[in-house]
Amino acid sequence: MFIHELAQLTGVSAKTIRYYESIGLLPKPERAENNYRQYSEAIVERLRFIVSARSLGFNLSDVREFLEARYEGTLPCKRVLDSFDQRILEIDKRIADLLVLRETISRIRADGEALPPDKKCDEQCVCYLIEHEKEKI
Amino acid sequence: MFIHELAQLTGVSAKTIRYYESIGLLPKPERAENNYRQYSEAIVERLRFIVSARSLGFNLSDVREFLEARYEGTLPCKRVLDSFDQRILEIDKRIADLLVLRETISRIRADGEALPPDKKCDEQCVCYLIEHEKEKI
DNA sequence: CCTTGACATTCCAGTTACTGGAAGGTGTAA
DNA sequence: TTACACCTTCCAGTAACTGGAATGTCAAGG
Repeated sequence: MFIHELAQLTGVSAKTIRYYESIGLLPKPERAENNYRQYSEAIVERLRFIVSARSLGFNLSDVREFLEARYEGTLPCKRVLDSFDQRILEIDKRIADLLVLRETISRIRADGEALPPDKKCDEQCVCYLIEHEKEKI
Repeated sequence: MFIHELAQLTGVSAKTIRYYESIGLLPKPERAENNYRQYSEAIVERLRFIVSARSLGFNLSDVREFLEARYEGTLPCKRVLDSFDQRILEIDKRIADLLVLRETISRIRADGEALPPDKKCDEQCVCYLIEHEKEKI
């Protein structure tokens, strides 16, 4: 199959497929006589795995490790499970940070809302609230 | 004051200060006879504003706009408030996505935990769970 | 036969917000 | 004098692509 078809099957752009090949995440495929890339069905599975792992928030370096575990059998799944634990911790941290951020922004926004709407930037301005944010925490 | 002192006062590295100058977020400072950058007190406020806005999750392009509003008085604070609304929407979206992600990873992790610990990658493996994730949703 | 359009190829550059490092200059203290 | 901590500029790298240029290939339509 052509790169275009592989792209459609997996939802990954042809550009990105070439990029994955260039960094060694995908093997160099056979070439047709006209030098077009020719993919076998097997690559679909590998690429879908990459897509899924990416959608779970793993970066390409993690994905690379998973692929090695998977196709070379060099790493046990335990390693993958550990990555999951790591990811969950990161996610919890990220969510906590975002909630704090949301709270802060909401508060500044509310404070700013209360100001005269056509105010230019001085001590009574939203910009001031942003800058002196730190002192309130 | 020297770049080093400005860095300490604001918590921004000298490298980053030069970077901000290079992209026009900070004005080119005076130079001492030895060509060292010489900053006045005024720059501290501007740089702190940048730090605060960055810590609220705004990117440098947003910050640039805020700075224009602030120092050139060309944009009313309303614009800034609108950015805040936008940010809150983004944050809510991001949190929702992260919660879904957390749920998914937890589930796969639990499923994977139940597998024999020394399993290599085949249909009974975590990698399989990752790949067939999509089908379960 | 020619052209148009949609594919394909490679390679270079840009994105964001810095960071690291090289190669060299300056200032102070022992 | 020499060590050390500053400073300078410039180049390159990060992550994960994406855009675009210049060029090649193939099938269909006029």
